[in-house]
Amino acid sequence: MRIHYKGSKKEVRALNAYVKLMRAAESVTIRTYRHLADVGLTISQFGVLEAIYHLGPLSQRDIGKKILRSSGNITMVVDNLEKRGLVKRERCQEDRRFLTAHLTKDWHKFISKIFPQHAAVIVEEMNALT
Amino acid sequence: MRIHYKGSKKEVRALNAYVKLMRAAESVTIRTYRHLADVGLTISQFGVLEAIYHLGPLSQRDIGKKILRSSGNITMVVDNLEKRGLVKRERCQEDRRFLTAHLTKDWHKFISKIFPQHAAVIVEEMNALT
DNA sequence: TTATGATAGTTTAATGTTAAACTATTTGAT
DNA sequence: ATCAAATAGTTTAACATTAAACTATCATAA
Repeated sequence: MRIHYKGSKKEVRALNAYVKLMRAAESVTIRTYRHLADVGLTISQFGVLEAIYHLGPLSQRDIGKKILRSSGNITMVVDNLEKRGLVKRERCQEDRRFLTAHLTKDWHKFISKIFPQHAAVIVEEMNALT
Repeated sequence: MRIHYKGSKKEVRALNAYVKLMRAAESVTIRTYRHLADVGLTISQFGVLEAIYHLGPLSQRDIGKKILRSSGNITMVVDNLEKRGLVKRERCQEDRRFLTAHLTKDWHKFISKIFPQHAAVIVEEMNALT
């Protein structure tokens, strides 16, 4: 998005940097999104899976902090993952306010194949940028 | 989002750059979103307004190209802007497939005040990044 | 112990987002 | 002139996203 702002050189530079930053991020996002869509995942779903794959079972609160989303949003995304059987929720016994989400065994293997592919797509995209 | 990918130095560098790029973009997006929310606009709505403010009446197709969104999405965003009276649609007479969206007079002045503020928020954010 | 406040998660309303199927219109080939 | 393909926009289904209001649980201070 262009801004057409008349300001000092410093401001113009900041706005140009902004446009480039956003365009680069958007371009990379769109392509990684396409790859994930091919394997039936959204970016948010992948983010949740990535977190609990590498860090083990996490509370929804911690997942939200990890992928920078609201608690209501995490509820929705984990709901959808649970519906499809990729993830299971368990009430934490020490503090019953928490729900911990963990990968189901059947999907763990599948996910472990997706990650390197995803990384490869990103590497390719980043190299294309420079 | 971390990737935890074991690869060559070049790959690791690309993935680190990716993480930084996405985090920077996300951080800036969240703050500009907050500023726009204060004036009752979403980022997409602002994108549409920005386009037709600077370029004059545009077809939805051209708006979509400008802000990199699908045609169905533009229909929705322009719908919401039209409901609130910020924008009007007109059927193009030369080619009746097209709809051109233009800013209503009442809102033109308001929008012209928002833009510099928005630019200022972005400049501030970009400076904070460096 | 009990009341108050903090925290985790859910729900709701509004908006955004896409792909895919659809309608309306135009263009172009035969 | 007619019919097929292309194009602009809409609709639908599914998912994402937030803020705000809500429930349930826990901690703590009086």
